[in-house]
Amino acid sequence: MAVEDTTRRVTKRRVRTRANLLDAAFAVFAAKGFGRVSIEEVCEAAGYSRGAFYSNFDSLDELFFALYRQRADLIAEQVSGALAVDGPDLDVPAAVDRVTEVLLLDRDWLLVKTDFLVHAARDPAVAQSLLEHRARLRGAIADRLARARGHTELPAALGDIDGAAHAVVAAYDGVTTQLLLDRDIEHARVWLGQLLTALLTDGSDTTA
Amino acid sequence: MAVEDTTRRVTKRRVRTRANLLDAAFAVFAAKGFGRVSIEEVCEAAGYSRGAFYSNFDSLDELFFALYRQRADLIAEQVSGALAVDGPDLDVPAAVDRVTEVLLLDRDWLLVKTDFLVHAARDPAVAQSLLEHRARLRGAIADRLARARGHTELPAALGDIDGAAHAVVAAYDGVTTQLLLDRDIEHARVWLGQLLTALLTDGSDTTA
DNA sequence: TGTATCGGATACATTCACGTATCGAACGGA
DNA sequence: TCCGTTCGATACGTGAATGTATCCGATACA
Repeated sequence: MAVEDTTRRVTKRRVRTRANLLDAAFAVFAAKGFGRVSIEEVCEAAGYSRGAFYSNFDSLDELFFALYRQRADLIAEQVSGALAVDGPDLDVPAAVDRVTEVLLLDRDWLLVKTDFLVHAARDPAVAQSLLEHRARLRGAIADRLARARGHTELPAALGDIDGAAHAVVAAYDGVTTQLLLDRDIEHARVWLGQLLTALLTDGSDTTA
Repeated sequence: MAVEDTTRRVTKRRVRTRANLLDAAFAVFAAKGFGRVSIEEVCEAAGYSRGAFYSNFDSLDELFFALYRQRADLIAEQVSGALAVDGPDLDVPAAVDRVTEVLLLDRDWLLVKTDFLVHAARDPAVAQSLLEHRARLRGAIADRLARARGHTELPAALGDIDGAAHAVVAAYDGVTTQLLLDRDIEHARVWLGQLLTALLTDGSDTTA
């Protein structure tokens, strides 16, 4: 942490600049990739000098982590919201559409997220944190699926509900990978829909 | 390119050092990530000085691209081989096992591959090249699936065979993402198996 | 074996990013 | 409004990585 934990006055100005730095960093990271960004670039994009940076963060890594955490929490909220919309029962394709809207729409976020993935893959501590975040998301999905049972009938040979949630996340990750390359959002959406229906329904009912 | 195309003698020594540089680069990139590696580090790992590097490559980017191309071609060969093993008919789970062996075993490769993905995601030219490589792999899978029809019956609501091949790749990508984080290869393998059987067979026959 | 060419090492200058120390201005509480 | 604290800007020194130019040993070919 950049501050010692003896309580200190936290100025409004401080939170503002911190937020500005984070926002600017998001844009810069998305554009150039974490590995190719200097502290100065972030500061310049935010309209501050390096002094401001070092007053708020200790390193680019720390900023990157804070940035990811901030955005990931936001996304998680939105996903939970999208999953919670319709009542106790559900309309699977509609829910998928809403979630897709949140998860696939922002290319910049996909880029930063993937950067963070490769970063985490080499740092066990970061990986742990990311795994926990993914577990939370999976939990939300599993809850949703549990409520859905009886409508779409149980999934296939994926094991229990948690296995199905795992599969949903995997499908999402897989589609994301392709989307990063071909930039075809529309195709990604319909395709994710197909994948999910293929995974979550047995062969009997075909929505296509 | 580092050499002008007027024909010049290509020494044995040259190809050797080039190969050594590529091998060393692979190890270094896997360990630290493309974004955090300097030219000097690669040279040091290979046992050369920077002069050797600049004699063979123009930039780290060029080396990275050459490295990816080399390894990707190798992998593609191995996958094709694994898919071609048993006769015109097939044993799907066995084929999956063999392919999994090739694709999930080498964590270093997964790391470099993901680095390359984020790199490609920001450079349309590189993305194009990567897309073509993926299309080739998908083609091999589609061929295989075509030969398989009649045994496992056709896939689910994924559309045609090519759609199914897409799905296979997506499943692989999704599993890879999780594997990068939890490093649990065994789990990844059984899980990929489950995903693929869930995707490629209709609900009726459960191999589990 | 001789020789012209090639490959890689070394040395150099330069640029760039970093982290720190210091200073002035903004801020918040009285 | 005044004063102590905090925030961010500026200036500085430093180390690292880069690209180039030059030199010497290795290599291929006659």
